[in-house]
Amino acid sequence: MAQTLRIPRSDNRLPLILDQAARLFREKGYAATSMRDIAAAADMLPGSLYYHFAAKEDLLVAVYEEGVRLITEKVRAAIARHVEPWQRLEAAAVAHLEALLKTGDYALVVIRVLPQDVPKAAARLVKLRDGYDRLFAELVAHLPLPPETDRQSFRLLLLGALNWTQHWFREGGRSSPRSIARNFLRLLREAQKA
Amino acid sequence: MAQTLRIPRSDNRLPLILDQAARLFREKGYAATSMRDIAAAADMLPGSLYYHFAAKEDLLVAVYEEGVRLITEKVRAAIARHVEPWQRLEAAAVAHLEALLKTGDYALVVIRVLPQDVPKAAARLVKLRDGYDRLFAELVAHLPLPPETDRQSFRLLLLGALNWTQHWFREGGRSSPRSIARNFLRLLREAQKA
DNA sequence: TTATAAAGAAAACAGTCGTTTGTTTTTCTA
DNA sequence: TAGAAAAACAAACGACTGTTTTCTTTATAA
Repeated sequence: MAQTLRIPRSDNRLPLILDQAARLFREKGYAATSMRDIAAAADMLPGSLYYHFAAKEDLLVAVYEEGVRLITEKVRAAIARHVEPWQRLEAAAVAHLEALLKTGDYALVVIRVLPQDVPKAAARLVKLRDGYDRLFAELVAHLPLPPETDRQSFRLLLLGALNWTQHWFREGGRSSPRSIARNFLRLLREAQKA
Repeated sequence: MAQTLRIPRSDNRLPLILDQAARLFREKGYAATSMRDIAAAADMLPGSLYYHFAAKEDLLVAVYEEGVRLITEKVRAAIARHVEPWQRLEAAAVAHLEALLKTGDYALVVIRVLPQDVPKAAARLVKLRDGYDRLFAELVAHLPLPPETDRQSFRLLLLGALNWTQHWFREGGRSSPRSIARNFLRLLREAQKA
């Protein structure tokens, strides 16, 4: 019965490993996080991690994939609720920022850890990012903007500002991820009304 | 003659050490760059670095200080040439981006290496950054904006977008740092005319 | 209840890390 | 040109790195 093989156990600690890896990669970055750090956080021995992942970089890729999946899911769900292009973009911006700043660690790893930080997995990480980028490019493409507007600059301006919030946003501060995203979009939208 | 003490030699290799450290910190980040990497790049033995710096973190701080000094200098010189607030801000944005993307490694280290990456020196790094941030805050404060505009959001939006360019800008591509900065400012300025 | 495979423990591997210590070379000054 | 200080060499320190190997426990399907 070949189908009985590879059936995971219910007390599998893989989810815990991923959670702790995500937290540590987000807090300290890729290079500064050791396999021993992750193992200790998951209450395991370092070598045991290698039952689940062949190498440190594969563990990061797994976290990265989950992060991209999470952001994409939230953003898709948010834009599906609107039809007007500006409202769709605003919904996407809010969802993007809430995914980064509220959802937890997985999403933040995606914008904190750079592909160049993990040379052996750089290609895989870039591919994952690009898929997500196309989502925003499409939203911007549908905006009713003056014909001379540079839509690529528009997209890079917005996404850059959103992603940079990770460096100054403080939980419990005056402004929420939602209000930040809305403020940014208002500043950009006013300019295009003339 | 106490004044004859502490006179540096003319063939001092300290500048070379700093140059190579800046390059490596920019390329690989703080944690992934070893003292041996830096020593090898400067054609020295690892231990020799400790004649100039007591610890790895002090070497980073030295690079960081030079980076902040460089950006501040360029931006100050650029805004001094204008009096109109929007022109001053545009000049600052262009100078900021050119310092990051053209000047070389020192400036990029300042926005690539996060204070949290160097726990023991985090406080010093934050202090250096804050001094620079005030410069932009002042420029934004003098803009003739509608009274309801959130100037803090405006500043964070612009600076975030500018700093994020490090992740997608490619030397020799179609757009220059100057044109990128101008595009961003145009997108922001149009919105405030209504 | 028992065979089986999944999951992890235990211990070690070779290599690298930041750093220290003692010594030597090099440059400048008196 | 002799002495002193600056700068770098040479070699090692203990701790930590990612990873491998062997062995043991444990849940689950038959």
